[in-house]
Amino acid sequence: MSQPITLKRISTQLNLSISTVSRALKNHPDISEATKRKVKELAELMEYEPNSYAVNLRTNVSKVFGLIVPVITNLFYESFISAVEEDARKLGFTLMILQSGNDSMIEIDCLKLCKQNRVAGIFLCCAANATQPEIYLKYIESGLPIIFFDNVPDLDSCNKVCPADEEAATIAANTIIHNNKKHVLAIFGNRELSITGKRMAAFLKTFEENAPKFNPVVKHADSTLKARQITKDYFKSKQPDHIFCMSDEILIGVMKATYDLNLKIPQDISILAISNGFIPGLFNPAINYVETSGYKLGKLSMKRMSDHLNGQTSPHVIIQPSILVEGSSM
Amino acid sequence: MSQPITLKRISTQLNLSISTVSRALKNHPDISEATKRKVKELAELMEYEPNSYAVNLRTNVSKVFGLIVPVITNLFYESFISAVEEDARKLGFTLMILQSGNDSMIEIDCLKLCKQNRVAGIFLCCAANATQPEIYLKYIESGLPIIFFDNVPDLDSCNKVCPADEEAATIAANTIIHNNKKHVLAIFGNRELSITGKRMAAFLKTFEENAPKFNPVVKHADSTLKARQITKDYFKSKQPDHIFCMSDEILIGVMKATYDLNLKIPQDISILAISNGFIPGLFNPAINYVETSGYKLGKLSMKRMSDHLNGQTSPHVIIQPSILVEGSSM
DNA sequence: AAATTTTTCGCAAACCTTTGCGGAAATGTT
DNA sequence: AACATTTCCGCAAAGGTTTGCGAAAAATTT
Repeated sequence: MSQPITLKRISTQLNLSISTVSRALKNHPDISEATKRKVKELAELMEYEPNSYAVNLRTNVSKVFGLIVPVITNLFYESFISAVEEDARKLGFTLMILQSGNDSMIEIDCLKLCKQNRVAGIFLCCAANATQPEIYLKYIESGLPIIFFDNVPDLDSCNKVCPADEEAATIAANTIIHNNKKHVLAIFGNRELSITGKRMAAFLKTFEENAPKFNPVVKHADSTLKARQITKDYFKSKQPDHIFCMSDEILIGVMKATYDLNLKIPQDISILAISNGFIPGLFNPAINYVETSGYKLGKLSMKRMSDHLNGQTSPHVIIQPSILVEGSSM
Repeated sequence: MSQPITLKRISTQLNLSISTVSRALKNHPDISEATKRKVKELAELMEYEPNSYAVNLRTNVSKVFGLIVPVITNLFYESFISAVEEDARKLGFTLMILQSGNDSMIEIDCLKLCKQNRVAGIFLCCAANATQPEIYLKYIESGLPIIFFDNVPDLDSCNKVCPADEEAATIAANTIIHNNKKHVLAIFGNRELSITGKRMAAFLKTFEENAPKFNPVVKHADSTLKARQITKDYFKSKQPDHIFCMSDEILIGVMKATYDLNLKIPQDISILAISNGFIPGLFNPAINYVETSGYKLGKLSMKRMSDHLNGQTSPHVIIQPSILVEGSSM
């Protein structure tokens, strides 16, 4: 294990001062072209890599973003992360990824870890049982930018990047209405999630306004298993003609229930979901869905972050529009 | 944006020296209980967080692991990452996640980023078109431990944690043989991947040894789309009674082909895959698969990493055994 | 040739923490 | 009371980098 390559090693080897070497490597105008060349050549040869800890300590600017999601094993978050990572690396940034497990206590630990590591900014999708959102303010006020995404806190004056939850739910509801599905079982996720609230409100409002007599039946499921069970139970006494699924998780549970119940899609039951897009395509027939793309959301979030870092610090709320993707399930 | 909380701020406030405060916070025996209490109380109150950059610079030990995968949007890697993150956080470590996009050039960039950030160790799943594995040796020799996982380089004397690729393929082959499937279409992944080679060799060897007359037909697909097309093309002239899928990616393509061809499973065609476990359960009937768990592999890899960091530096090759999970597709 | 400007580089402090060593104060021993 | 021991704490250096400032050397102008 050889000695680490530092500016000092290069400088002594060339009979220069450390500061000259440092400046030469950054193309500082004070340094002559000749020495710049010499320094850069040797640095290249010795495979010099600046010690980021020293750099950060000195300059107090970090090249790391924190990214906190409830869980990583989720197609939506995955694609979000994927998008952010792509762009971050292009900017010379690197990602510190943490999962809160949907536990606000762990989420706080994650935030601490981010602060401790002096990250340049945080991408945060809040845990479901999020506590007082005031905690976030402390970080923001201390100068640590947070871009909230997907499940965002109920705070004004902060940066949020969200799928168009209301729009998606409205599109879904209108699609169902236009298809004249009168007996709808609508399964939403965890009630504590801000997304659930937003989507449900818009969904029901659309029905009230455009089809007041349809009266969709609302259920909540916070897991695939739960969604499967709810669906099966519901069919014991009722015969809905449509099931709406708020998420991939729920869609999967519902699909398994249709297997159990031996239902033909769309003859026996039609189905519509809100999804990132991967899962609906796995089924036969492919499921119709309103797209909320994690990838696009990631790109938008990263854009917002870099804008913020470039001085546009006033809070923005960005909405990623939704589109309807046709399968053959309706 | 207030002043950052440093040891100095605490020390001046308490009329102590910086070193005393530092030691008090770490329970150094030289410090009296009384002052320890005072210091800790104030530190708590002021929400002191040690500057990890300064700590690292001074101690030269990092609390960050690098983790490089081809892509993050892959159920196997996801669950791997999830497992590693869980355990890493428990050890006070944090994860720097990078994706190489299966491009060895980007992979080198990622490695550089890791080195630059002075990570404590790297978890690396090599890109498909991996170049000379000697590059890795340079890092290892410089004292940066690398735990290779899943797609590992052809190097002796390095730490590898792999699914039991041969075993999984052997189990798969034997299962197919025992079910007396004589006309097998076996679709494998990218030929350049070490996994592909290993799985294919073991698969074919098992057939040769246990059923020399079966002669499975081997195809390669490096995408879902390709697998779908290959399957459909094959059915134009042949009528296999079984399809073996080396990966989730391929399984999905094959399933879509069965939709296109309107094949009943298992009556018209039986199917067996090697998988992480999530995807096979989405279909109806559920697909039989040989499990190679990313989650378990992650746990093993993390274990290996911490053992290594604790001094067990001799190279290990760890194999994660495979098990057969029954669905209803055979 | 002297004076001025420009080019090129080095000194030293700063970022925050850790830690070996030494010293003062308190306590214990003859 | 003189000494030895223990307890408690501070000094200062080190880790690698950046950067303001000053100074020597070179180039240019008088």
